[in-house]
Amino acid sequence: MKTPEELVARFREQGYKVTPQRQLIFRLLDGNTAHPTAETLYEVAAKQMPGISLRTVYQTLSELSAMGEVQHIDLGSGAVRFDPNVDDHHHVVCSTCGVVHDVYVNQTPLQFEGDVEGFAVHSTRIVFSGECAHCAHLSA
Amino acid sequence: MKTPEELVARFREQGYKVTPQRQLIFRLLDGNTAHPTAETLYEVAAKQMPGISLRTVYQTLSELSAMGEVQHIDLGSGAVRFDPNVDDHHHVVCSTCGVVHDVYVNQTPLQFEGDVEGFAVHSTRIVFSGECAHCAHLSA
DNA sequence: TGCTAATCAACAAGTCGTGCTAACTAGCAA
DNA sequence: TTGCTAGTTAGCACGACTTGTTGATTAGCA
Ligand SMILES: [Mn+2]
Ligand SMILES: [Mn+2]
Ligand SMILES: [Zn+2]
Ligand SMILES: [Zn+2]
Repeated sequence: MKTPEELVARFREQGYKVTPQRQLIFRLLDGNTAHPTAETLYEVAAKQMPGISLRTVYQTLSELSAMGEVQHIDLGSGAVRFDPNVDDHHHVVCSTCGVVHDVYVNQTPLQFEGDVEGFAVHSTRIVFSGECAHCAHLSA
Repeated sequence: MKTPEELVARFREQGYKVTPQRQLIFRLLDGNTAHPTAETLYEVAAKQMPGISLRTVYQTLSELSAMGEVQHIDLGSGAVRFDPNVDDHHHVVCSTCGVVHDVYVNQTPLQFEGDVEGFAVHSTRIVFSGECAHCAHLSA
């Protein structure tokens, strides 16, 4: 994702108004590695800006997604998570606490076999599931 | 997944009754590589057994899932898909028509880098997205 | 300053899946 | 064959997540 300042410029270029709500969401996403849901982002936003609506958070996230500034990650466990990291990367998920971390995989274009003659792969998503160090400590 | 005959025995052992509805679902899943949703499975089932309820299809799929006879795959695009193939395998998905095929990946335990000290990986899911041969033909 | 986009509250709706009830059916064990 | 009980069904509701709508108010920006 671009910096909040760059996003402000980008939004103005596109004819979108630069509102305090949008700017707040830019800042909350900047460098955010928590892979938040719209709901959790809204909760954090509401502390700094009581009155902001969940609807607006969803709306702004959709705009950022359409601009390619955030990606949305569906781990199949409830709400979609948003990720300002749009590098080519993958994720590890703790089955116990749900924490999500970025991982970078070497040999990304893997070889595979199957009944997939002529299939053109455009993207690859890998999710590693397991137990994070923190949860391993607690259960030990 | 076990054969329908084996599932009949398995269900009886577990004290589950072997109903025509359950047997039909066993047969429809046997060798099924379509990765159907509960809804699509229901539609096929209803042709052979008008009156079967979607509720029962969901119920039986849950039972099979709990027994480890089918896995459910959430591709993040609508309903969960059910897979009688419980081998360690992955999937390719056509972004255009939504078809899902099995793929087998060598070097399954990939190396990765990231802020994941002490993370114990239990499973890895890979989804390749792109365009299938059929859709490539149509768009050419 | 004024046009218009954006926001808000409030409510609805759509999708996917599950829960519940009440009545009926039927599997299976004795 | 009988009888207990699990299973099925229709019908309705609900919960989570997300988007749509409407109508009033606010405020960005040319
Ligand atoms: Mn990420
Ligand atoms: Mn499969
Ligand atoms: Zn954890
Ligand atoms: Zn296709």
